[in-house]
Amino acid sequence: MYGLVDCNNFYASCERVFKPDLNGVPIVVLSNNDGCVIARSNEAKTLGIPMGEPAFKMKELIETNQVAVFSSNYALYGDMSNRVMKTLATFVPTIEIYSIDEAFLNLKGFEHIDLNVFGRKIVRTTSKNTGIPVSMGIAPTKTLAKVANKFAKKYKGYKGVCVIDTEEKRIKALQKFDIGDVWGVGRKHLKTMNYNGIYTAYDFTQRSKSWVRRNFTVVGERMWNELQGIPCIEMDSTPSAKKQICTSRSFGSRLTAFEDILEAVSNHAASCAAKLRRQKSCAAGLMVFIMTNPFSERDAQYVNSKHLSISIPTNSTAEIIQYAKMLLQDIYRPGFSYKKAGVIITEIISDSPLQGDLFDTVDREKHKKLLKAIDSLNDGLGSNKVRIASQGYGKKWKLKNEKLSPRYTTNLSEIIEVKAKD
DNA sequence: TCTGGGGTCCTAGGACCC
DNA sequence: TCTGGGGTCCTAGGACCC
Repeated sequence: MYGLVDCNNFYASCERVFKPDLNGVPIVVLSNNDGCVIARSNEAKTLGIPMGEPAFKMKELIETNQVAVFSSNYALYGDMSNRVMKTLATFVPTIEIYSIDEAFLNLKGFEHIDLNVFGRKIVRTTSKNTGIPVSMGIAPTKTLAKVANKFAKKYKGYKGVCVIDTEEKRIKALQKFDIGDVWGVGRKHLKTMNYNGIYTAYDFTQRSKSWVRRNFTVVGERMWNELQGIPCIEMDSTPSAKKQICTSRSFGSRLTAFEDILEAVSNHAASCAAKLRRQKSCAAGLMVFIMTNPFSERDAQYVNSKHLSISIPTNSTAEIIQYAKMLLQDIYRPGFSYKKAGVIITEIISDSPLQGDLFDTVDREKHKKLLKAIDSLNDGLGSNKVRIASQGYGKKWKLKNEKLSPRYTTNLSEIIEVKAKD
């Protein structure tokens, strides 16, 4: 059996932990740049605020309903996530951290105990230890555990835990479950399903395997099996190194000058390099892209990207910035009002052993020491305290985040400030 | 005025090999 | 008139996830 524990309204709940006066108050959390809604408390959902709604379209709704609005605070959410995961890990030998607010628990060997009771203990303890409310679904496959989790969240009677452990419960659950809510069914597949008369997860399981394979490839076939109770998706408890690393941001305001965009791209490149070093990898290829605002109807549109292969793979901030700059020079066109830029590391290899080059002119050992020093300084002082000159001061491209809460759990000065207020 | 960011997996088709 | 068979690797694009 598998368990899926999912935090309820995670980002909104994180904000609420440190502001208990917001209990019962609708909360929304906005995306980077205070763009659109990415998390809502139950109260905000009841108000009918949709996921992904642009903030500027909700101004009135927010004011009339006294909605508490937050900019996203990933330092806080990341730390709260760690606390939740650590608590979960005390209950079972293996967990798979699936996302910032979700984890699968391997319940193999727990079949002889009452899983409902066990699940409730996990839910209760996690909420008590972290302040974050969670729900749990338990079933013979991961996909069914996801289904069960949604039931646990939706109906209060379950007390946070729903178990699918008999054929009868499985069929009943699938009959009441929209096919579009199944893990692995997106917008496009939903359309095809509906077109073929499939509306519930149960309808889907009644189709033949070959029909599913033909229309939805192996991905659909796996899903079909999983819904029947045949596990196809195993636990993956050891996070593997990333195959692709990307840093991209919309600018706080529109940019036109090459120098301003270069500053943003340099910072994105530096961030990619730091991520590479953290996972002990090097880049063998990178890509830079820039784009104008696709929502604007009056501005001329321009989107471009360019890729480059690196002959001697590197994770040096200075080198990666140099490459990124070359690419940006290639794709930048004056006269456009740019909205967003990004750097993507596309070919990632391990940093040791590294294939050298006879004609290499860089003293890599010396470079390595420098990077190590920079990383340790920045770890202690905050990211980007020590940086390459081309990263600049970030005045123009920096994000908008006007409603940012303090980093209650990770920033010492803010912790002291909060304590003093208390 | 104003619309996020970061990933994975799969398939088809082209280029190439013997 | 008629022109093989079997394979790999790479890339772009599409679908999905949170």
